[in-house]
Amino acid sequence: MSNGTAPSISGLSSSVGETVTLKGWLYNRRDSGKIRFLVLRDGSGYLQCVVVKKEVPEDVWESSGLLTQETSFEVTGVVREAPRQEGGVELGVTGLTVLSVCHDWPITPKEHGVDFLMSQRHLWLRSARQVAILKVRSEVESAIHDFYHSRGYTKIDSPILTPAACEGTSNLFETQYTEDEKAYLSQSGQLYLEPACAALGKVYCFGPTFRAEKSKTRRHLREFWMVEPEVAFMEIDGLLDLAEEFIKELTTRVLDRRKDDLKRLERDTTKLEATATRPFTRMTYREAIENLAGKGFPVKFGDDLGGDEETALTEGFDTPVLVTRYPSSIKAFYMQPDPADPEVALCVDVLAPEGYGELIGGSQRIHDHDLLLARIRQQELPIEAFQWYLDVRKYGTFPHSGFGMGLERFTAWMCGVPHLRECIPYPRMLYRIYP
RNA sequence: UCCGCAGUAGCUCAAUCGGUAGAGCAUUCGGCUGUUAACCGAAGGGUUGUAGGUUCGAGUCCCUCCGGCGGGCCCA
Repeated sequence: MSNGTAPSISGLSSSVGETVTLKGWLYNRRDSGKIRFLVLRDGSGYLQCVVVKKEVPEDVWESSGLLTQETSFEVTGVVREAPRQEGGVELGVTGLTVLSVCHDWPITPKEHGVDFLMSQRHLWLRSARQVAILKVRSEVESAIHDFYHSRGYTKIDSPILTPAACEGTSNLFETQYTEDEKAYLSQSGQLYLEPACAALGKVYCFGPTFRAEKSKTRRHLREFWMVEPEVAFMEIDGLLDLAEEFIKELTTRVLDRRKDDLKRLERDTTKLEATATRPFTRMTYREAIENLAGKGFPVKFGDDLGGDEETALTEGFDTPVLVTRYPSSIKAFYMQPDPADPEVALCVDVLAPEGYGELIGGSQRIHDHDLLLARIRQQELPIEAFQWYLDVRKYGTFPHSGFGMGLERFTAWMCGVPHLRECIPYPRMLYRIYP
């Protein structure tokens, strides 16, 4: 190739007629006596390489017979059109060198159980489905950065090691910081983002988040990646617009650039197209519990919404649903009460369609110093630990809002994958931290 | 921690009423010049998770422990 880098399968459609040399691994092989079809995998794509006995030297033919699944090899050949192939090209092989024969590859082209695949996660990553998911994930990450940078946000890296108890230590991972001081792994960057938005106006953080909860469901990981914007002077309505615009843009980007991966995942993209183009449904918590009552879910004011309720709420909608103004009693202490309805908080949960559940949770933050102090006392949180957080309200306070979105939940929804564990390279789950 | 499900060949599963543990994939060997999870033939591969019990006889019934899966709680 003219750019001086090694050629890759993904760029081959423009090289028809040229002779190229590629390196990769054998994904699959089909033999038919004097002709062999080798499927080469190089991370960028898949390429059928055709070896015909009469057309190659004896040693090339013999080498091609040694290839087992995942054997690494180098192949040279002429790129030619092959309409039936993915990518529209195949390789007429003229030379082949085995780099390392793979013995006893454990993952066959047939089905496998979850337990087995999870214990082989480092190898499972090589399968076509996992590659497609990880490409979508990476696209989403890149789209997140682009979304905020193009709007003048500054990325703030919030700390991963945090001092004592912010919202209670029961769901925090504890680690020894010094001989006589403990530290905890961060479960949210939000508290650190709030002072930063007073410095920079519009900020966001994006990093790993740790939750030591004993959740054992398809929607939970103990280590996951969360993106959190925080905006000075933004109030609840601006936050709702931001959340909607954000999800729309990420969805559009994935549909636009990861079409092939979604196809491989057999994702029905018509549902995502609605998200990209149509306005999202918005409803208050009070409206939501009425809606649920009509569907046979007796939820009374003050009850939180479980997974079944969330799924029922989004039924009939192709786009995410924004549920706002939950009772303050079931939400975090820092959420601003609604002046028009003081029992509820100015908050939002964004529920994805198709049963994917909560993508985003966010709120307008309490900006009044004394009200926040009262809430901290009411929840019996250690005031000393929150002095710096209260300082945001002490020195030139201002309304501000933000939300958090789980990268894996968003990716799972885009890919139509039922379980979060496939949406992060090395999932950390309850009772499973290998490999 | 609670509720539910299942531990049989390297992997995915089957085994009727309690009566000689089988198949596909993978591996090895053989066949096939356009295959698409290719196909056809053959071979090797088993302490049925673990400890105990019932029985003439247990993969199957009872029970101990272990690890797994799904859900609840919690949240993104």
